[in-house]
Amino acid sequence: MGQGGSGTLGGENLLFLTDEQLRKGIEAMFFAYRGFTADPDRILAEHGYGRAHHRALHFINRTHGTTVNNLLTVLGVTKQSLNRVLRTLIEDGLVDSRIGRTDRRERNLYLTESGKTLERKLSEAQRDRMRAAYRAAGPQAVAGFRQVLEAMMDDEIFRQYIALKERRT
Amino acid sequence: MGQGGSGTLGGENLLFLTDEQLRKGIEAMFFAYRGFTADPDRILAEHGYGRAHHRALHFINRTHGTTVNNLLTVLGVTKQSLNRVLRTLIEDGLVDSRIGRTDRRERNLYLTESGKTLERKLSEAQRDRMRAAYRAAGPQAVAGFRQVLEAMMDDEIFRQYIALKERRT
DNA sequence: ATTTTATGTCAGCCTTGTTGACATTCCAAG
DNA sequence: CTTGGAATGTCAACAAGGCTGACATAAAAT
Repeated sequence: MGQGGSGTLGGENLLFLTDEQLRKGIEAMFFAYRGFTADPDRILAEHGYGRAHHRALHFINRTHGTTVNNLLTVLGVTKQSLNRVLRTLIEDGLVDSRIGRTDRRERNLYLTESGKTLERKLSEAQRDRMRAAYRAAGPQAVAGFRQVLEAMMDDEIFRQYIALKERRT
Repeated sequence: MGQGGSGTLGGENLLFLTDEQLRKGIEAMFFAYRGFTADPDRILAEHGYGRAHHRALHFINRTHGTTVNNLLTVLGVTKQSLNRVLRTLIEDGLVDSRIGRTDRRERNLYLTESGKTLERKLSEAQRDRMRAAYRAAGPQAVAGFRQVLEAMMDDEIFRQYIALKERRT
């Protein structure tokens, strides 16, 4: 079924953006995202958590000491929704919430040791899958993969995320 | 762009699979998927539907006359979950469910005219986003994108999907 | 002193996953 | 032919995790 292979894709590009090509891309995205989340989902289920907990753990780990508000922006959910998840993580001792030093209204969020342990377990599972895909596809394909994904993001959200990383060293 | 691939992987690619690279890929996947679903989500919300309805419409359109069971396999949800979505689509006159001719236990699913209309509206929005990303990244990047996604899918699920398409001409 | 901001919480709704129970239909073994 | 099991699909009830709205508190900003 392959459309001639990547060679054909180089030159003439009238076929390149057919609805059929785009549909294949859309379906690939759907199936790949499912594969992408499958392994962490299994681990999370063992602990009684869901994807929402994974996202929180990931970004708290990624940006130590981030505030609730920052997390809301990155995750794109309401505070009520995030709060529910965050509360269970704090209660279970995976996340530490400390009152801000400069602004005492803020809460700075940190992973505890057991929080780091779970985060590592989850991200290792996900990295393993990603690594296997990267290996199978090769470095040039990976570069293309990243380019397309970045073009597909909601620009505003992405810019906010970048700004966030820069603000806190 | 011959992904002469595995050859290059041997050599200059120790940096290529660092945890940092993989983490960036993981986050790109997260943000991109959100962008990928954002436009259809808005349209669906106007109609009082969710993503599950979109998925059902997409695959019914893709494989006219498919059965509930086939759809379950492709979508990877329980029949009860799919049934709820399917019921509303049938009630609203977007999907037509006909008793199977050869096996009367089965239901063959078809989009009605208004079902096709909504499906087209949704997929156009999604294709627009995908097309923009493809244009921005270029054909070589797209080839890589597809390669990585395909390597990332759950093999079993994907194989079932392919088998499905072949079974019904 | 007053207003605004950051956070947390309660209540209630919706979508979409889950499991369990059940009806219908088909098919194969007796 | 009948009967019991397997396949298919429907209905009911529950849980996770989105959402909105209302409100409380503490701290910062004006």
